[in-house]
Amino acid sequence: MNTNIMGTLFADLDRNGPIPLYYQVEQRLEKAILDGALPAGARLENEVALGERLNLSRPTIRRAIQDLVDKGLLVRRRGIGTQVVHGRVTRGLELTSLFDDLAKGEKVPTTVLLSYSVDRANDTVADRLGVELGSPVLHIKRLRVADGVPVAVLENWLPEQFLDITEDNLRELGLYEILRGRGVTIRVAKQKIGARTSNTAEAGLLDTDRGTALLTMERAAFDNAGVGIEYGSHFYRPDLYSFEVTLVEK
Amino acid sequence: MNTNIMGTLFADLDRNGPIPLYYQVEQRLEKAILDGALPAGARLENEVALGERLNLSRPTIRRAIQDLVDKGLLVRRRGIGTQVVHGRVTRGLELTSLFDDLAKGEKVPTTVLLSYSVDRANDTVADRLGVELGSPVLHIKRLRVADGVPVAVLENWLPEQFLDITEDNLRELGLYEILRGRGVTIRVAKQKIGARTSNTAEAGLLDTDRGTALLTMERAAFDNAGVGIEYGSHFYRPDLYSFEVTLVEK
DNA sequence: TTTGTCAATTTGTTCGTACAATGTGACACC
DNA sequence: GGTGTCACATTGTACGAACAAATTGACAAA
Repeated sequence: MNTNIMGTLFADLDRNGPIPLYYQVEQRLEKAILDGALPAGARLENEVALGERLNLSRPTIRRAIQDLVDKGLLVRRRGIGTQVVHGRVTRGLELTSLFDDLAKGEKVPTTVLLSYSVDRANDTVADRLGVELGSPVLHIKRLRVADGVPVAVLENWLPEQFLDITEDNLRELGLYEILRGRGVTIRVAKQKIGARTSNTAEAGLLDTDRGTALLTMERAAFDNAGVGIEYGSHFYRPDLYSFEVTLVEK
Repeated sequence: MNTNIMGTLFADLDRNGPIPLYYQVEQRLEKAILDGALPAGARLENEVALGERLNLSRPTIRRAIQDLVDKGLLVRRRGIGTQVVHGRVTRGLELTSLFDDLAKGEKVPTTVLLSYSVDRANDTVADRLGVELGSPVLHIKRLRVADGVPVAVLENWLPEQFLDITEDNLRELGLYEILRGRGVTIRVAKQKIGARTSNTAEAGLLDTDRGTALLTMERAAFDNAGVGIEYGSHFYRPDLYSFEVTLVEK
């Protein structure tokens, strides 16, 4: 049944390169699921057999499968086996920014820089970023436009080490893209999603009427070492944007 | 430094009981972090030493630590060690319901059952739950009240196997509590969070004015086998409720 | 002073193995 | 026919071991 698929799927594993074996298996499996080669409900071979076929140990196979279970792509049951989840596979809310999201959706994102300054951290910013009260922080406010329509207003604060990000940078690239380009990897982010009613200024920016609903998001992001990277307070036009999350019970 | 804390922390591991050792370690660590016994930035002992002290193998220790890393409570770096994340530890959006959230927050949640009927699945419901179009589904609509104030309106559809859930059940308990009581475990849930403006009927239910902002959430939940358990379309008073999510990059 | 190298520390990856727990299905028994 | 039991398949937990890769700090060399 799946034997053919599986056989060709793992023809060439790079056993000497720097990419972990479990990760190579994981990515091939994920691709097969997303492409539909492994349709919803398909049963995978059992772990030991799979290991023998690929010449990998069971722990390695398990690691690959476990990661996909954590992502919500696979489901396993003791005594039964491992299956591809039923239900449409939508990629959940990941550590990306609105800029990335829009680019993926084949819209053309542009940015208007509304303000750019170096401020001193107030209570909220100092608390969220974990920096000293009054320390210098980069404070920016941007209007995000997709296909000519204003979608969101993004206000962000970044700690001292990012003061050299220029206005031109911000006009060209998304914030997260700039950070990635500097080798910064964000590891943990805490978001709070809510809603409120817009005032006149906010409605003006988004080209809507005062008093309409806004979708709001606050986020604090941290790197590997737990150091605060970015704090943002954003609001979105709810008819043009929403958040999708996939939750997996461990 | 931490030696004392760690020493007392793992005094009594149940090595014969049904609870996995890695899970016992994990829970004790999590509690220590949440209680503040292990403050933000604290360094844990290295994995081997910890293993020797607790008389556990390194894989077991690693599993416990890894789970907490996945939850966003710990951060590790090769060559450095493992630390408790900086920044306030807020429990993220988990697979719980509004009822649970309110109960945890020491509010008194009550429910008004607005409607209760067995319908035939329409396009949306059939698609989200993965059932046949026109098959019988339980359709309920509830008003959730906390401390006497209306917080949310919850509309849900459940597949055929749950038609025997009674109106009395729903008045007493949260939906997820009922499901747990029946041995149903939800494994994967897909949520979409947005906002919109309320109409007169909706505003009336939530005791606000027409035209104010609503926070909305749509959710489809699946069990271990990937079978659809529940589809819900909810809206919340945004001044009383918001969603918190902790994202962890893998 | 700066740079390069090396050792020590710590987590990351991978192997191998054993037994436990759970769900399925077949078979014997009443 | 119904029912309980047993073997089988499969994932879950736990152990032990070895080497790889990244970070830090000390020390030597330019």
